Amino acid sequence: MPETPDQTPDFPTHFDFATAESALTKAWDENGIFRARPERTKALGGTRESFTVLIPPPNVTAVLHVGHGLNNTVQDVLIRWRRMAGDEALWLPGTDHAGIATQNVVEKIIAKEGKTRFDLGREAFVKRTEQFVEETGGVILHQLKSIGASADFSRTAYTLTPELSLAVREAFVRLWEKDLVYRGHRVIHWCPRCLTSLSDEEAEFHDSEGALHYVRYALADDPSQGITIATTRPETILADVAIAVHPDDERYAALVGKQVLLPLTGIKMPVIADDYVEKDFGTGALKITPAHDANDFEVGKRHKLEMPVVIDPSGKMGEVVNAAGRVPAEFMGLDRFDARKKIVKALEASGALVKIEKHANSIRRCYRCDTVVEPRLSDQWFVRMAPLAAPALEAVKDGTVRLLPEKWEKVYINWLDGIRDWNISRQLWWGHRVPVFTCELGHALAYREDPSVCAHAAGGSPCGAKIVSQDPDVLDTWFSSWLWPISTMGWPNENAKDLKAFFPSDVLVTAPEILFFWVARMIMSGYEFLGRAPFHTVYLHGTVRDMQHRKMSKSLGNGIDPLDVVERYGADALRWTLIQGMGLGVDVMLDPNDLDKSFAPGRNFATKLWNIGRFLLIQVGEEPIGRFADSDASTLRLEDRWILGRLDAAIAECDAALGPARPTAANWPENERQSGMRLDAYAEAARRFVWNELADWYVEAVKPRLAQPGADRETARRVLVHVFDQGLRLLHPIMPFVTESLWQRLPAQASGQFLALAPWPQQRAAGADAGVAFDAVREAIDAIRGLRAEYGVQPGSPIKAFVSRGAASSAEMDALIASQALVSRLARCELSTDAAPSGAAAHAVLASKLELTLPLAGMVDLGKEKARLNAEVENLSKQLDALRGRLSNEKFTAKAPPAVVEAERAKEQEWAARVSQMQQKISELGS
RNA sequence: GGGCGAAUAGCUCAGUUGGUUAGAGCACCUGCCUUACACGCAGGGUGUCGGGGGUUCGAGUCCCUCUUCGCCCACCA
Repeated sequence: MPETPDQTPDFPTHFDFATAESALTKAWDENGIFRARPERTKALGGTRESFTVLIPPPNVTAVLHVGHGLNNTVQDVLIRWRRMAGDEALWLPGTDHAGIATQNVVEKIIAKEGKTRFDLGREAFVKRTEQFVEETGGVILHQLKSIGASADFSRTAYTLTPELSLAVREAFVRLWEKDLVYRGHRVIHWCPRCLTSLSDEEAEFHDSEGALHYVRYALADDPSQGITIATTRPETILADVAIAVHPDDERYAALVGKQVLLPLTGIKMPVIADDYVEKDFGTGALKITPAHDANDFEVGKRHKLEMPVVIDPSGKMGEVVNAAGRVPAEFMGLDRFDARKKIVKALEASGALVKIEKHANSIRRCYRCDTVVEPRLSDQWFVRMAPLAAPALEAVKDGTVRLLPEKWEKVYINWLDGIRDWNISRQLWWGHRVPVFTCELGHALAYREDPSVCAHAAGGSPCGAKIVSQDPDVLDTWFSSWLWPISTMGWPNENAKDLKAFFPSDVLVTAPEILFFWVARMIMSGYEFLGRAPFHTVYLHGTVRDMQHRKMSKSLGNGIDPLDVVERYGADALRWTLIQGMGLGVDVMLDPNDLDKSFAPGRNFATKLWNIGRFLLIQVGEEPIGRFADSDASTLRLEDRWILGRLDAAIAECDAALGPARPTAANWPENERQSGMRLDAYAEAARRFVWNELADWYVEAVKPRLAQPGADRETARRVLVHVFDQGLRLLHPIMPFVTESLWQRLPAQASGQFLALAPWPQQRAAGADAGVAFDAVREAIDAIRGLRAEYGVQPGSPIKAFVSRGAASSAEMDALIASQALVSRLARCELSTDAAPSGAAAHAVLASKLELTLPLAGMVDLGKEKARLNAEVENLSKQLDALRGRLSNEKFTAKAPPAVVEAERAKEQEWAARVSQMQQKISELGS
């Protein structure tokens, strides 16, 4: 960095973000400006709309990664925007107890002590986990503060607090009472490592390269005959109870009803016919293993087959249930994958193995530990989803809830249409215990409070028998998450202030990965328990990826630590980079190996903004400044009116990009359904105003006025401070720290005021003078600069230009004349209204139809200039021909809208004029 | 297997109901320490809008088809 001789001591050239961030975080916190007050909402007699965002609760043991950074920055941008726009804004933070995940962490810790959870026992293990959460949990919420999150931390929620646990229990009992919870005996997904069942969503598909093993089963009464099946899981052969073929399959028709011998054990079993079998797959014959495959289970039920279990909960072979004599000693106790290898060998040795083929298939893995899930026959609690899904489906179809980007609506509808029941019980210890209690007589019921006697009412009078046990399972962690929008607001107390003031919430910001896990279920719970959707907009953002488009993850080592970025470049740089790079639902690409480059946009802009402020505040000085609103419009100069017009345009663009904060009707009207939430467009509109318009043009234009005391200086100061103030407001939701720091230094800023609470900018009334004639000045400067660069005119050397009005308006001509000094400074060009001298070395350019003629004798290569003009004439003539062809086409003039035809005609005039002008120049050059 | 989406500049993406010579940011190239900022200033577009066909006065935009890629779901033994 070059030396900067005139560093102002209290105004360095670079923003000291570290100091400012900690000071502002503290000041915002101490002044309670992120605290939402229910009594100020319309619902409770106040004047404000409520605007509520609920954090997707991170795992209580999580530490901040860049995905959280993105997710929470989006939420913060929205909440800061609405807070400034006058809503009573509530961003409700909190964490999730994360059943399996947290239990896994603690199990790992005690494993280092050589213990398992069973050594500790349930009570001690839960205590140990609570203690662990108390000591290390919630770190992520503190980390969120360092990226500027303006959440209301006084309301921090946690899914395992007594209040939220009450909601969980109430929800369970209500579903129980409506017979929407039931006990199911079926094959579910089982994680042999976590030792628990999983929901369909928690057992994730992964492609794998498997093998199809063709195994021959000999007929019992004639071993020379047999039937060959194909299986990917030869180890489950030990639990086979039948061979199934399709009823219409002629190849096997004669075998149906006969007995075959199970290889290795010689157990007899029947050949059955069932529609489920596909004739064309494999050999068309299928082994049936009801306890270890969900489909086989259904077949087994239909045919009333036995259901022997040969794999124990930890994935080891054994005669677990109904399986006496099924597992030969040599396989006993082997892990299922070791057993597979050995069994294949044994099959080969016995001659039963026909062949092995490669086979691509998908296997399910535990979403928490990646272990291959084992289908397992067991008893679990299920929620009937069809009745819950119906209103949630309707809500999206009728526009009560919109999903952005739109494509997810179709995915959502497709999933809900075929929804399956939800397994909510987990064989874990960490979580909400299933509130089902059983009495001595075996009556199992759900209770709101722990009972001492049975409430089962048989013939009118309660059973009254002693309660002997509570269901040992806990509930799926998502069973508390799905209540988040209502439980955090005080439900089941329907009179809770927060519930009245802030429910339903507004925008849910999350990743598409948990659309079914969480979002869809929240919509269901909203309808089920409060009769309405819990939010009207679901914003599904993209994923942060590396340069190879890989998701950032710990295991790949390609992650970016947001706190590292904050430390290096500041929170604003992090936030800006994420937001400006993020189209709606589009992934953000960052290079973890080059943070300098990745976060340059944010770092550069924060510094630029700081320097605009630095210059402006030093120039404007400390003296009091009049309110802009009190200004006399007649004192405004052209560039003042222009920048005010640009400000209006910027406000309009930002508002349009952000869109309506809420639907203007009960449902989203068609024209609003996909509007807004374009945060990158909003960022770009605000950036362009402050950088490319305010800094690049207005500040340059106003410099001389600031140096000369007088009324005009006051006007300039006033406008300058006003537009900068407004620009800071537009940028504050994305870059809260640098904007707040600068805003508080604005002259005559009352102390104790915060930009975070300053009103969102409003456009001036329609019809306000936008100073558009200034554009002619800018175009003239651009044109002259372009010419200078093109011909390599020495940067310092001044040139002269003769201006004539051409086809421009007199206002444009006046503007240019009045801005001579500016043109001279920025383009190093003296303007003259004298008639342009005719001569060879003159070059004409147009700016808003003003004609600028620059004599460039001695500065330009005439041959090059002539060639350039010729090329341009040729190009334009071609375009002109095409245009004339179109205009002479009767179909075009007849069918195209008149406005389009009119525009094309005007264009023709202009191009023709330009062509002839250039041709004249060419002939002059030639002479 | 079912559903959905994408293909536009070197990269990431805009491009509203078809209508100026297709845009932005980043990257890149050229020239500048013009005393707010070199994390800056000025200038520069580098494109058969994936291929082919069709509708239309007019197609990046609508239709068909092919190719490639991605996402969601699924009872792919």
